[in-house]
Amino acid sequence: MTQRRRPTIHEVAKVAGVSISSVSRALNGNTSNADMVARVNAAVRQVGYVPSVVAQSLKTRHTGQVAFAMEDIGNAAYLEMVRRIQPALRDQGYRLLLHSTGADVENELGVLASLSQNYVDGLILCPLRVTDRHVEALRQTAVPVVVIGLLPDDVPVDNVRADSRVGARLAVEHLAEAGARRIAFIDGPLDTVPGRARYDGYRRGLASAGLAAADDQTDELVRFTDFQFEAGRQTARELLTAHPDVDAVLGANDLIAMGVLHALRELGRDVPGDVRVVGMDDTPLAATSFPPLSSVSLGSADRGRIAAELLLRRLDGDDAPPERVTVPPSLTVRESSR
Amino acid sequence: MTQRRRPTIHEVAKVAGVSISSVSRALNGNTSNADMVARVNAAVRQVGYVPSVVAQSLKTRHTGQVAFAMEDIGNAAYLEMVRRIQPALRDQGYRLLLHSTGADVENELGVLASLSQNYVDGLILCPLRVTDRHVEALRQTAVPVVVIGLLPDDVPVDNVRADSRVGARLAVEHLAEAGARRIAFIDGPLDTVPGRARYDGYRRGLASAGLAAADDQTDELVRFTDFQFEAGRQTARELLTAHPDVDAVLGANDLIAMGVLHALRELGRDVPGDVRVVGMDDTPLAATSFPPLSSVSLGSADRGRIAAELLLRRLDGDDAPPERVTVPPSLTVRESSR
DNA sequence: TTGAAAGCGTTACCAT
DNA sequence: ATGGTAACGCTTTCAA
Repeated sequence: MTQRRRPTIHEVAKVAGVSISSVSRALNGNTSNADMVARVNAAVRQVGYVPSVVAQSLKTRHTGQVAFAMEDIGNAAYLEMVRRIQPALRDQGYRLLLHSTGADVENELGVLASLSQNYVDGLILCPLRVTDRHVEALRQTAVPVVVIGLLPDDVPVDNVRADSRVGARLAVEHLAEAGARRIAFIDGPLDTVPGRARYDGYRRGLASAGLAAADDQTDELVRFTDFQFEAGRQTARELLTAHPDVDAVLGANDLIAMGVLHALRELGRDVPGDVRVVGMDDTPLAATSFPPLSSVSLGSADRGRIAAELLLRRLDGDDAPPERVTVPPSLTVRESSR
Repeated sequence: MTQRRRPTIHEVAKVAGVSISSVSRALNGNTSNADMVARVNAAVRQVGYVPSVVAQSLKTRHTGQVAFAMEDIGNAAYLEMVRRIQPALRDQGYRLLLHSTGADVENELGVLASLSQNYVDGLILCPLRVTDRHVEALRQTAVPVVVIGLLPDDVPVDNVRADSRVGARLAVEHLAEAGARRIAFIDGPLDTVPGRARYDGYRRGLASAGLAAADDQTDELVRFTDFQFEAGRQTARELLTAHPDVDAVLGANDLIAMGVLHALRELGRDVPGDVRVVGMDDTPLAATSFPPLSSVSLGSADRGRIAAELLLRRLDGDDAPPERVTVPPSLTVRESSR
């Protein structure tokens, strides 16, 4: 297997009997007459020439690459994003680099710092949380960055966000309209951004439905646990045993809500007859569960698409002020809350 | 926002009062005395120098990048792979490029061809199917390739494969041992690679369990449909109505099996009391379904990990003959078949 | 329209 | 051990 070196523009030039500048021009569609283009193309085919993107990058100062960095691509929301981001970028000729930071803030900051190595033209970042060091790094990145997630107002970076507060509120109002009066909430950790936002949304929903005073802080029907299936199940079992009068449960994500469904089944309670259930994120789990799970979509696909569009605009040279786009949540009602 | 140019090795050299060659050597850990290293590092910090990976790539002829190409990252199996591939590569200093080919063979061949642009040092490819053009392209790629999936024996490329035939057989034997006698199979399209292999495995399983003659081709309990939830549900409903004596169903993937579970519930049949159900792929759906779904894992995570290891070995310069690794399937028994 | 030549930012060879 | 210099493969002035 003799590894022959790839032909360069010089080989093409020699075969075509022209200069390398002419080859470059002909290939890049710059001024050259039809005859020249034909000769160059013939030579290109003959020697099997393919331009080196590395050399092009060095010269042109852009790489044709964009990075997407998030905690873990296994997360359904990030997966939805990447499914939209990749085609959008590919259509514009960009390749996509994937960085899973693995819940490691240092890793995340490392990605930001590595940007000055100039291996990408831009970055879409989903930060775990935004520290001062993030802000500092974001202020002086070598390339355009779009952040998906919450971001302090004074950070001059394009920003796409969900509204999980409104999302949770939507779910509560829906449950109340359906007739629920004792609506429980199983949240993720309160010291996470989504945990906090969803908790606030839940409380607003209760207040707007007239089910709790706005200043009621008892939270007897609220539990905090991990955003996981087993955690949801255990917590739901405890909650439902302690409060048999609960007639609806909102899970802070679909995994928790799936746990709630299992707990209810184990306790012999009918869904939605005895207890209605709603989840959040609207993952594939929701449609195939039994009964199919109502869920609040936070628009991950849209957020991904919009982030890609914003970044492409920057890469196109747009230097308008940073944009802030909030994607509204939407509730898909399925049998679990009907 | 004045975009100042990044400092180059020349700035560092000037500040340190040494030559650029010395800077390069000091930074790359080549012969230089401690004093020199210290001066260079000081200068690097002072000017905020970060080497250009593009220039390095041009010079060293490798990019530090690897591509992973598959149909759609939304597919649970590919997702598992990428979750293993990415950290493995990152630990060795490689970045990961993602190519979703979107069920488009041309696109897939395009990726193979684009390899000669030399933007990556290697590729992990999950082909939809392997055509003659694939084989030809694979024979003369510019960089090492590892193929995950079936590959003709004479293609000199590292290859990692699942064994879904044995996987299906495993499931059938398990169901037979559990007492099932009328085991139905809802497969995907027979003209797909997995559809065919799983069908063969199903038949072998029946034969080895003594439930069918090896040459029995009646297939009255077999149906072919899409690898999707709704398809599985519809098909199962029809099948179970036509054959009420069916006491077990194997779904060719978890989505189909989820459809089967729903159909059984709609028909008022108990799982696993009346009918046992097993799926394939062992996706997250299986663990959270009700009842939890037994499923055959085809080792996607392992295949991803092994593919990454094989590729890294090649990138390390190993030129041993191509390897062929088959990852054995394994059955996770949950309540749906107990 | 074409060709010559100067970089892009590195690494590595060759003297010193 | 260090410095000068020639590549790496391309794009883009600048003259002709």
